[in-house]
This record gives sequence, C-alpha cells and structure tokens, in this order.
Amino acid sequence: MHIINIPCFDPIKIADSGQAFRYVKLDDTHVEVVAKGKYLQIAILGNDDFAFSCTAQEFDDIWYNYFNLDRDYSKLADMIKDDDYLQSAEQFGRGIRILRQDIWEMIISYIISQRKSIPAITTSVNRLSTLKGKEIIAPSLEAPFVQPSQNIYYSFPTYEELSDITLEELAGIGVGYRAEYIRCAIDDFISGKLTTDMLSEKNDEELYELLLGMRGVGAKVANCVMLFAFHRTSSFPIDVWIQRILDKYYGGSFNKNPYGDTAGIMQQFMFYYERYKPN
DNA sequence: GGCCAGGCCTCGC
DNA sequence: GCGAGGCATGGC
Repeated sequence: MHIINIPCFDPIKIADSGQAFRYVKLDDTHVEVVAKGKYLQIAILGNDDFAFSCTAQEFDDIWYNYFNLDRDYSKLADMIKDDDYLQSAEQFGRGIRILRQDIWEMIISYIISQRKSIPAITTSVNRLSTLKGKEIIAPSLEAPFVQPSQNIYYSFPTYEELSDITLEELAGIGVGYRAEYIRCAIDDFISGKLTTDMLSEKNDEELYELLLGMRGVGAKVANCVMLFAFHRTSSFPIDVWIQRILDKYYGGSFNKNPYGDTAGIMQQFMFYYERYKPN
C-alpha cells in the first residue's frame, strides 16, 4: 500500500469521465482500474489523501505518470476567468485528470467507441480482453481497501496477442461493422507499417495525419487517441456532446488556441459537465 | 420494442 | 469540399 496526498485528484470523476473504459466505481470511496497489465485499487481517505493498492515503487514507476500527477491542475481556473461556461465546468469537474493510457488500447477502444454508448464500449473492451488478454489475479486487499469486484481480470490484449483473431471472433465481442477496422489496425501494427515508437516521435500534425490514415479513424477518434494515449493535451475532440455545447454556448465553434496545451483538459471538463451537471 | 449511442465510410453533387 | 444515407449491436 502507498498513501499519498494529491490535490486536484478525484478518481470517481475520472472513472465517470469517459476517457477510460476499464475503471469500476466500487462505492463512493473506492475505484478499481485495470491498466498497464495490472490491477490497481484506490481508496479515498479524505483531505486529498489517497491509498493505492500498490507498492511505493510501482506507484513511482507507473501510476504517478499514468495519472498525470506531474501537472499542476490547480492553475487551470486562472485561465478561464472570461468564460462563464468553462468556469462552471471546471468547478464541477475539478479532480479530473487526463490519463496517460496505453497507445494500442486507446486506438482500439476508440475505434470501437464510434456510435456506441459508454456502457456498450465497456462491454466490448472487456469481452475482447477476456478473449485474448492475459490473466490478472485480483490481489487480496485489507482496509482501507475493499474486496475487488472479480477474482480474475484480463489485461487489454497487445496486437501480438490479437494477431490471429478472426472477423468472426471480433463479431462475437459485439463490435459489429467495426470488426474490419480493428482487423486493419492489427495488420498495420503487425506488419510494422505503424509502431508506437514511430508515432510517439511525430509532432502533433504528423501524428494526426497518420492516425487519420487508419481505417475507421476519423477526426474525433484521432483526437481522442492523441489526448488520452499520446498526452497531446492541445487536442480537442469534438463529439456529439461537445458539439451540442458549442452550439448552445459558443455559436457553433470553439477557439481552442488560447488554451494551448490545456485545451484537451478543458474539453474533458466540458464533456463531464454537460453529461453529469444537475438540471 | 423502439430509439440512440464520445462517428466513419461511401457516394453524389 | 460538403451533405446525406447507411451502418451492427448493445443498453436503457
């Protein structure tokens, strides 16, 4: 166990923020995460104290970076003083952070996401993991943690683990017409046409174009992958929710430029606020 | 049981 | 370049 104080960190909001599909809110003070081939549980202790169900070493090696704890989110409010909507969204969503998630997992997850509800995306991602991922045995945890929701979890499968998956198997996980897109993505990576290292080295514009070149990847999915996997935090994905906001409060379009590399964070606040704000 | 989902592809202009 | 139609399936 590792206990640490973290300002501007709300695991529950992150679980509901729609950027990750393998988070489970266990109760009001516990969430569990399957990522990086590992199981992690977080217990909320109050006063910005959190217990992580891992060693201090693993926290430093993996989760500190994963949860973007190297960025000071408390400064964001100062950037939006002339924007009433964003101010409300930031106050409501404070604690959300942009995760640094696995590149391959995000590409496939967001290809799946198109024209699907978040619960349906979660179902398909979990089915794919169960089918081809590696077993992760749930740890036995004591207070302040709670019992994991399952005994066995499955890592999100690598493209090597997916190399022989058939269109029929893909159909079986409920991805419908996206099966072909997923199969193409697997081939792109198996063949070496695309590699995560190669993509990581590109600048934003080049990366965007390469992602757009993939079958089943359009502007929205490319921006989500850039934001949630490559941590290109100037990316501003526009989906039906965001477009609804822009139509309602911004005359149909949004100038993200003033926000620089915090535009993607603002986008998350807007998305979360629009979905969960009380009427 | 019908409607819609964190869109994209193809076609026609 | 741009708008319209079609799209497999799961949740609610």
